[in-house]
Amino acid sequence: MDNSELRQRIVATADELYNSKGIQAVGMDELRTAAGVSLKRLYAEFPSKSSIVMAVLERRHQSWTEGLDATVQQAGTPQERLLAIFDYLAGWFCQDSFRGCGFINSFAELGAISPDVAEYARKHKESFQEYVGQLAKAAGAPAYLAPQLAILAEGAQTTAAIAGTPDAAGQARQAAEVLIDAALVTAQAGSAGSAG
Amino acid sequence: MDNSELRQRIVATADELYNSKGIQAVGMDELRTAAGVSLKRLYAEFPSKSSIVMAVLERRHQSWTEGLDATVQQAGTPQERLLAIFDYLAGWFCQDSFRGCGFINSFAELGAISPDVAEYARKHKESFQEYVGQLAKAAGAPAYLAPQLAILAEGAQTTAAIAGTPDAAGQARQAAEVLIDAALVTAQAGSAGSAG
DNA sequence: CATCGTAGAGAACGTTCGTTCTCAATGCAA
DNA sequence: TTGCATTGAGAACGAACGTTCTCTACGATG
Repeated sequence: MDNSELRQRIVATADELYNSKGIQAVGMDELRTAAGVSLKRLYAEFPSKSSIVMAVLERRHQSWTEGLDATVQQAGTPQERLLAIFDYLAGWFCQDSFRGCGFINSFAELGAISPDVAEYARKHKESFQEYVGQLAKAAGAPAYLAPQLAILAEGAQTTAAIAGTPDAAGQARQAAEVLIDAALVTAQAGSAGSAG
Repeated sequence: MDNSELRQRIVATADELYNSKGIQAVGMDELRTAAGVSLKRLYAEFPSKSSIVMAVLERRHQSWTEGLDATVQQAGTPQERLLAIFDYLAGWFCQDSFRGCGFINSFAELGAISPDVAEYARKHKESFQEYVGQLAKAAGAPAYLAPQLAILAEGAQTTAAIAGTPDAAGQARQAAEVLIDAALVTAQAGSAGSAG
């Protein structure tokens, strides 16, 4: 087996296990068994558990970014693209494996004792905020809209996870519609006012 | 020392430690030392660590509920009361000890392996949603407003925790203003339409 | 066939955890 | 003082963790 393929299998298995049970609740032995790898090869690929955790976070970031962008790209207008964020969340929340945002969870679990995990979670959320900022800019919205929508998305994730229902995605989407409309009306009124 | 006073000191110390380092990262010995209690008395008061965790969650729920309500009561109009939620968050986020919502964190850390923790986190969030629902009803807002504001509050908490800045409270407050105004306008238009 | 390097299975190591037990010290009643 | 119950300090226990080591089996090469 190729080393790269082996690494991928380990990280994918770790991702699943960490997501469903929490990082600290999954030992190296359980991961070894689930991935079907000997401890020797596991430690040949990764020097420590924390390096596996970081690899899982990278995988999550890539998976989230690609999945979100794929959904957004399918939307037509800039406004619909902003709302597509919440359609992506809705699909995610309905998956059986959904147990909250992996970055929020890992930050809650390890952020206080692992600066690497805390920093990666921060960067992931920052990159999401920037992404929303680009979509909002393309829609001609003022700068304050993006953080508002990002907060809605974060809140929908934790609400859906803890409540155990996917309702929050739709509720956040409706709130986003109101916020987007209000922001665009303000922007148009502003430009119209300066033009007239 | 009174037993009840001893219990309070243990739970208060555990709350601090669990908040700053995470629950699983704090052992019984560290808690024992910090609280200045012998292991014997500690286990005389609480049968297990998980019972201490549940006591901490109860304490957090009470503290949060009382603090929020105190801030809300200071506001004048029903609309201002709804916005006071975010003023309470703003004050909380600025505290040095703030490290995110304790229920989100405990859910992320233990929810998957402890049904009690998951259930308590769910009930806490549910009670918050009901509280917001009462405030929204008093303001004459339609029923869909409360979940929207609750999602904003949740998102502000995680965003502030991970980003490490209190900005999210103000951003969520401004979004809440827009949502409240829109909801009240709709409600008034609806009642005006039916009346005229 | 003999030999050597490699890989898998899992035993073993040191540490840490939650929990229990030991033991000496203390306070109090008679 | 004597005896007894209670307490505090921390040693001790079994389990589980992350990590390393041992040993056996196997396959390639001379």
